[in-house]
Amino acid sequence: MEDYERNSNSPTHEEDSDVRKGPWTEDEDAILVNFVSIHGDARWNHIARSSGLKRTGKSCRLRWLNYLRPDVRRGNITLEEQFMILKLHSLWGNRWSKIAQYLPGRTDNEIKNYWRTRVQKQAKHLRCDVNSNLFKETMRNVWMPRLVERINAQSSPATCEPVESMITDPGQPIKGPIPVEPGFVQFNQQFVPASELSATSSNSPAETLSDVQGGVVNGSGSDPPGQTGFGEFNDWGCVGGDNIWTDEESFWFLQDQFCPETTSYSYN
DNA sequence: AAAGGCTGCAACCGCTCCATA
DNA sequence: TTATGGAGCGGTTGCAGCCTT
Repeated sequence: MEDYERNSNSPTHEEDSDVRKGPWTEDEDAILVNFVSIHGDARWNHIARSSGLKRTGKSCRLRWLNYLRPDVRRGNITLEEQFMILKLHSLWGNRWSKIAQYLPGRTDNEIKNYWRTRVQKQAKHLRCDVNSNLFKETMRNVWMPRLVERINAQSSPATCEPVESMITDPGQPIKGPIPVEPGFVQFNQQFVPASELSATSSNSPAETLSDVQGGVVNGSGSDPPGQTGFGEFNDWGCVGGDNIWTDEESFWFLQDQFCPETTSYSYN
């Protein structure tokens, strides 16, 4: 793709081109923040021209929305936010901006990055496509219940409500019912397309799924090889907002659940 | 300690949608 | 109705910092 300007802080390079690219400097940030505070965050091409920044309007807008905006929330993705991302993505797919509306302070870019770096990594470990039915079912029936369990486990009664009641008006803190779009129905506390639900009624997949879900949620499933007390996790990736499970945990557990014939244990 | 690999994030690009003239 | 410009979106990539060997 494009090559960022070398030594982008260098005045010489700034003079080489009318448009600056690459990382923003503190001075540029200050100019943009100051200009937007006075003139508002609209007409980005005008802002880009009038502010004296040698940036495109698009670049200014992106910098403002993803970084400089006062209500932007930085830091690790919480368990609740992970849950919401999985849930809303199951409803809407890669509609990052729409998903972001239900995660106050989070940007579409941040959510997109989270999905690509964390969730897609899990799919890669499973050697399946992130859009495959297998992966979607894994999310719905394994990871999300697991997240709910962990959210409820970490919550004190005084400070937390049941995760099922989370969310949401766009721009508001997580609260209220999950929005349900036409064509979706609630199934096992998850919203799934009605067509998908009916499709699962044949060939007894529900039995498999309930086995998986019951195994995780109810703690009656088998531990990964070499692991005892699979339901107990260290804090790696817990509140810090990394993976739902560690890579190894998810890989071996799901491999065992869905592809037992291909599992060859070397877990140690 | 050094080198190479990996990961996460910031930022860009191309495309589409929408409003306006 | 069409042309144009701005805004927004999703996909992609470069790079800094961390990790592993």
